[in-house]
Amino acid sequence: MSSFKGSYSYSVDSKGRINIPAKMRKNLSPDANDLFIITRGFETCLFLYPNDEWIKVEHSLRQLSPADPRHRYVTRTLLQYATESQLDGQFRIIIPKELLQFAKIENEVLILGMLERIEVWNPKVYSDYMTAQSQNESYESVAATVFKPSQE
Amino acid sequence: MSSFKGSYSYSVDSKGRINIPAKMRKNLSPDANDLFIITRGFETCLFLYPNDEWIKVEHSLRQLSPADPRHRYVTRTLLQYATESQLDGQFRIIIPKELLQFAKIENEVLILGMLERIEVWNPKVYSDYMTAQSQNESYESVAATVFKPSQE
DNA sequence: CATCATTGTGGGTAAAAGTGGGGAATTTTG
DNA sequence: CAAAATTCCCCACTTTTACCCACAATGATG
Repeated sequence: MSSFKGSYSYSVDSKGRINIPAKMRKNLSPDANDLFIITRGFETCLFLYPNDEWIKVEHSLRQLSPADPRHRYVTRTLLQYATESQLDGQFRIIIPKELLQFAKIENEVLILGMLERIEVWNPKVYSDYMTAQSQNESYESVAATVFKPSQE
Repeated sequence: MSSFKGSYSYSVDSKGRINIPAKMRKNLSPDANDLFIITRGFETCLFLYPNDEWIKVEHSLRQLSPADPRHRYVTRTLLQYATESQLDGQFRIIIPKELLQFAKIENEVLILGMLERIEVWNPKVYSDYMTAQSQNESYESVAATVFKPSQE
């Protein structure tokens, strides 16, 4: 099980390649086979799953019935953005143009560790997001309601 | 087990041939023997099953009762339009005119990975479908039902 | 502090992928 | 049985991708 953490500023080169930070590489399971699945995330960022973690997402999609119209919509919505990408010899992945455009990414990215997944943001978009969130409600007060005692 | 994903824009040539995206080819089981079964899908698209996955569809059809009129109707509809097609040397399949007409496909197609099957759409039909569906349920609310905390 | 390994970044090139079309082989049709 | 049409199997061209190599900057080591 992965446990990505931290934030890193990295560059995107002209071929759409992004380096995976060395500290995150050390968190990769051998089961991932250096294969990532990149997809659209929440807000305006990209989710990056190592293959072994993506399989869990896929498992919940496989529970859906192909005969149910709403289930078909869910599967299509989720899978249409998903792309596989293999680490190259320099531990970089290629992110397709469409996904870069969606996340408004140009030359610089912010890479965030989020336990089972990695998030990739346009740094400006991320700081705007953080500013907006903290103006609604302080980090402390959100945390107070999020971390509730378990119900058992 | 296949796990097709992603969406790809490809062209249909004058002979009705469509290329199978390289990333999807890599997901093909050797058991498929480069043989596909194409049939009518739901929502005006075509379903494309590699042979090994089609066998599972057939298996579930065999579970249906020949004595039930509604079962017979479903089985006939699915099988009536099913066609086999072998990959050519350039990894393309030929789609019969009748199926292209059914899906309103002309020069361009959208190819969607849907885990065990591949869907082929007229791009316009797909974007209309997505627009209509997303009025009811946005990407984020769909994604929220799939990206759930792990059950431990 | 000098040396060496690792990391992040850039770019060139051979291979693969996507697309189009010719012509032989096969089937269909009058 | 010959003509027409269709299918299949190649070949060819352009674009994209994968796989190298290179190098400066950083960090680790004795």
